[in-house]
Amino acid sequence: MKLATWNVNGINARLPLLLRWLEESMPDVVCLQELKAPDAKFPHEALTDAGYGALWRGQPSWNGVAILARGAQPIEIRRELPGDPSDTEARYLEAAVEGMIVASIYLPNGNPQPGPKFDRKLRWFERMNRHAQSLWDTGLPVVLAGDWNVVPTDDVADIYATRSWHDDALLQPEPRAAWQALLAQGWVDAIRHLHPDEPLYTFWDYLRQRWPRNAGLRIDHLLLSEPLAQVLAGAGVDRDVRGWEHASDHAPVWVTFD
DNA sequence: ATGTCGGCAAAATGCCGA
Repeated sequence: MKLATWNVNGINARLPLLLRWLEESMPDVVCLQELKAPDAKFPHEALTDAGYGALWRGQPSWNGVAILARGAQPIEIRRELPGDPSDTEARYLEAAVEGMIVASIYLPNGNPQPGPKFDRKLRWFERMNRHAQSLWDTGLPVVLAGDWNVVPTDDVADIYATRSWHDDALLQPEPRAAWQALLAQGWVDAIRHLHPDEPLYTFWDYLRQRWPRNAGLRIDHLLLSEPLAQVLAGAGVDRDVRGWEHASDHAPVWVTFD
């Protein structure tokens, strides 16, 4: 069983690469973020032809999340993060699939900080953590997967040696504290659990030759509840996908379970 | 400030968000 998450940065712009990656990587379950497409423009048929059932929540221009399953149809649990009816952005989708509860998450970026967008990021994170606790308390196998827009530490394992991002919303103490509070609920950060010290970046900005210089950040994360942590077998980043022509600025991140 | 993307309104160039 292989489960992956990928911020595709435009599912229609990225469709040929998505199909190629699905064929080569053969994930059983996939969480996608940044569809940048309204519901009506989700490439449902192409994914059906590729053998994947899909559940999606789009919106014009920005955001958008989806959950795919090879040879199966994810069953929707919810398409909104509880706690704020005024939040209409497509950033959360939760489904039952392959005996698990799987959430596809696109946490607000929060730049510039300080400011209202940063405040909104922190509030969204608090809502996420409240809901995560309720999921944890079920005792069920749960995966929280997505673009969390937080670099957990300044260690070279999480971000290249630089001060360029010092004032960025992705590195601030508040979202990092929220991330630590989430981990304190018991969730296992799959990549870091299996690769404690290895630099495993998931995002390289399009600007300033960040990919050729391997100037990356680790911001796409897979969190596992206890039953899945018990059967965690492998975790990694499909780095080469970032080097493909016309790539997303994020690479797919995956876990395997026994 | 700058650099690069994708989507979109509007009418091919410019803006927003990242």
